[in-house]
Amino acid sequence: MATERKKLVIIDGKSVFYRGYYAMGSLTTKDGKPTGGVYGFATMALEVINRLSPDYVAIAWDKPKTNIRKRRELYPDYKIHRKPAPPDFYEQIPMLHELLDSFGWPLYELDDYEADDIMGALAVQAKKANIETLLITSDLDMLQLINTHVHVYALKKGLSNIELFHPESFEAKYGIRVDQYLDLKSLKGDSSDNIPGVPGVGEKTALKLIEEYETLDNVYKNLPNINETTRKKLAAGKELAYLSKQLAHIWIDAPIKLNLDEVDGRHIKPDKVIELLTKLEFRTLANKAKDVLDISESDMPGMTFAEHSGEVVRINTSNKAKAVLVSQIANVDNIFVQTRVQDNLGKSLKALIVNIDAKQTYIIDPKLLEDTSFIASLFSKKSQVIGYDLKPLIKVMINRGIDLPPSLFDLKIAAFLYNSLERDLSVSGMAKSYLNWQGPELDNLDISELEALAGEIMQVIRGLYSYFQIDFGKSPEIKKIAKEIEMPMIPILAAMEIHGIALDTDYLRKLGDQLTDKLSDIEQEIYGYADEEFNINSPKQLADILFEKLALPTAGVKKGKTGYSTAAGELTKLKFAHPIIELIQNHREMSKLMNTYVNTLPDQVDEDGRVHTNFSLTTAQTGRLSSNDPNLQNIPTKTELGNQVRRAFRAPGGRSFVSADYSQFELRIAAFLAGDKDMIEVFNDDIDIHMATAMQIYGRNEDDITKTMRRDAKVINFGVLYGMSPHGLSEATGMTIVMAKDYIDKYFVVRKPLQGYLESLKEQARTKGYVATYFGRRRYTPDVLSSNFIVRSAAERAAINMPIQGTASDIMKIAMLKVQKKLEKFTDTHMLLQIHDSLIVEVPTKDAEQIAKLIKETMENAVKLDVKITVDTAIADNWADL
DNA sequence: TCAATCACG
DNA sequence: ACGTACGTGATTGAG
Repeated sequence: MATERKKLVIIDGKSVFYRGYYAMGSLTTKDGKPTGGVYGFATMALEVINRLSPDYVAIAWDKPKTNIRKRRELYPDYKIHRKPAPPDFYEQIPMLHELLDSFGWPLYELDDYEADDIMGALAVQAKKANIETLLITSDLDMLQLINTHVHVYALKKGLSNIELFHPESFEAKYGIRVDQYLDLKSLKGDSSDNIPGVPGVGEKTALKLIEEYETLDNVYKNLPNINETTRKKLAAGKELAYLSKQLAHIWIDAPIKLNLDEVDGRHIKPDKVIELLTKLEFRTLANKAKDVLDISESDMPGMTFAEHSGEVVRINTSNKAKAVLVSQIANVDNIFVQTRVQDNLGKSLKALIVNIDAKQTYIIDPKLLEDTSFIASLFSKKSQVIGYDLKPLIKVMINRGIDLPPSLFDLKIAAFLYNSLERDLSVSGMAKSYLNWQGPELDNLDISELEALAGEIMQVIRGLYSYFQIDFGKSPEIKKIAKEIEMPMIPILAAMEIHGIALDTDYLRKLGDQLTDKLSDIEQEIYGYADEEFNINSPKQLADILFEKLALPTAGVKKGKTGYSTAAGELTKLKFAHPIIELIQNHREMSKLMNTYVNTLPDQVDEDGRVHTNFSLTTAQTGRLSSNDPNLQNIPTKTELGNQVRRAFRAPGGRSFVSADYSQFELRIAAFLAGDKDMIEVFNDDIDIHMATAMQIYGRNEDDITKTMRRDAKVINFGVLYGMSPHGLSEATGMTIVMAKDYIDKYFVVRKPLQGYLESLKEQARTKGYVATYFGRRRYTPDVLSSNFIVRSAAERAAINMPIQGTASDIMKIAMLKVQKKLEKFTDTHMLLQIHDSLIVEVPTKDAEQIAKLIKETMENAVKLDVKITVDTAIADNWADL
């Protein structure tokens, strides 16, 4: 029985997009976003699914400029008449990317190869795999690729006017065979691509020649038989004819591999498609999509699944399956797991589900979970461990002294790295959006539910893993970050969390008592001025007292949704008006510190006398860590009272803290990323950057720079990393807005390269739809195209800041990995905290000096940059004295 | 659950 | 003209 051949559709992305762009002309959304090109593409995409039902789909894309380089080397005038696309064309590209993402269709582009070449290369490979290929393009050049396995859908005018070419229809139309098409073109040329052909020979003559002599070579062999006028033209244009053949010839050797998993049409996310089409205000298309995609949805075996078909086996202390699992697991590359642990400290393993092949899933019996040597036997080999949120399992392994797996792959972290905007990182959420999962809820299950769904969960875990293997392929850099930075951070963070930091609770309680007294004194004073008792902590009540009862001036005070603001900055503006203001500010500071730290930290101490925070790799959009329960990344430092809180964090007897801080980290990175030679030189020469900036802005010597001038320079140095506005600068410095504007202008005169770099980030956010760190970590930036000024501006500032903050964060993580390696040689030495640009390590006091030096060295050289990186270290037995 | 506030880098 | 610095987490009051 002959099986039907699988179908691969390759779309010439830019050509289809252009078609839509010109056909739909001025189509925009309500708020003026141009959408014509996306509309055209979406229409085509739905047509493709509806009419062709492809098994595989790929998009080939012309990379601008670089791709014609090689052909230009042959012929400098190649495609010289091509005009650059208009700006509202590029504006639509991020939307197209989003659309492709929802269809799950990968986009292929290569330096030095045009879309035809990519399509040619893929089509040839598909043919070898006995797959039928349909090329969709408006470029008739592509006709030369036609053969028994490759057909072309040529787009003519408009969007729905499509002509199918296969060998027979081609011959019927042109009267020559497809393999003669290229030779025909070599003779007649092509004005649109500026392919010369033979001067004086046009369509008619060329066709006659090819009909008669079959091939270009044969035409030239038979020159003597050809009439004189044509013969002369041919003889003169021989070189051009063969050059034309080279130019028009589609290369099939582009370095690109047809990966059937990657182009699998079943990656489509119908919900997302419909959502996006609706968002783009394509109402009719969205409705059409509902019809079209509904049908194909039920047609997606393997991806749409709700029930597990494999076998689930329970492993207990004595059964045979136990021995089978242990012997088999030693020889696999990947171990898939799902776990449940007692608490954040990783003290007890409550459930473990293991899977090493698609057919069979193992539930480990609770009694066996206590058997450390058994657990160790599961993970003792060279296998990668794959699961969702692996840190708790790693903590258990550390606590029980089990050797850690050589590599980890955490699906939650992968999903976040893949697209940090995806806010639903739950197992079910990911399964729904990436696998069309329609089964039961898989998160927050109790242990019996978890075991009941073991098979389904493992199927999802395996599915997600292969999904991310495929999609990471789209950006090798992201894959590298996952493998070399994020996943290796898991055990480091696990160890930091387990170790915790010692807290002197007695000291804190005494501090709390003192503060309570002071606080009630201040309260009474405030009530005196207000002539009544009220809740000072309620902004609403406070605003009533200040602006109604005491009738303080409201001019210049910000208003929120609920009335006048009582934020610290606003209160400062009122300081002159009433003595109550200063009291309220003192009260605020004290009660904040009391409630957030002094009173709560002692409750968060574990039996071991230490606080164990959690570090998250999947929270901060820039790639920073975040800390919670409790947050140990925002322990006070700025005021004396804050310092007293820090004093509560102590190194136990005989031990010390070593701190190591990157100095001016983000500014140095900004200088490096921008390639700003002036700035880099300042850092490389160990000059005070704020002083240098002030001197440059004012054009004065160091002696003539006042304290205020340096302070203002410092404000702008930092502010610029966030896209600070004149208003922001005036708020922070007390300048008028006009002065602030002038000051920023002057700053950018001095820092031209930095300004250019920041501008280029905004540009990239608009054209590519994302910005990235030096290492390639991405943040998608859809809102930079918003028509809402506020939303758009905020997105631009975020786009400016992310590569800088994110690169700093990447480097810090790399440094931590290296520091950890070095520290392994010392006993009882542990990283405790990371606070973005700072690291706190607990060490035996006798080793402190040596370790401090080692850490400094390691952090400064973690990554080789053109700008000097400096780390300051300190040693103390409590956090305040660091 | 949200908004306001404020602690940190 | 728009509002007005990036990234977090915890607490509180109020609906």
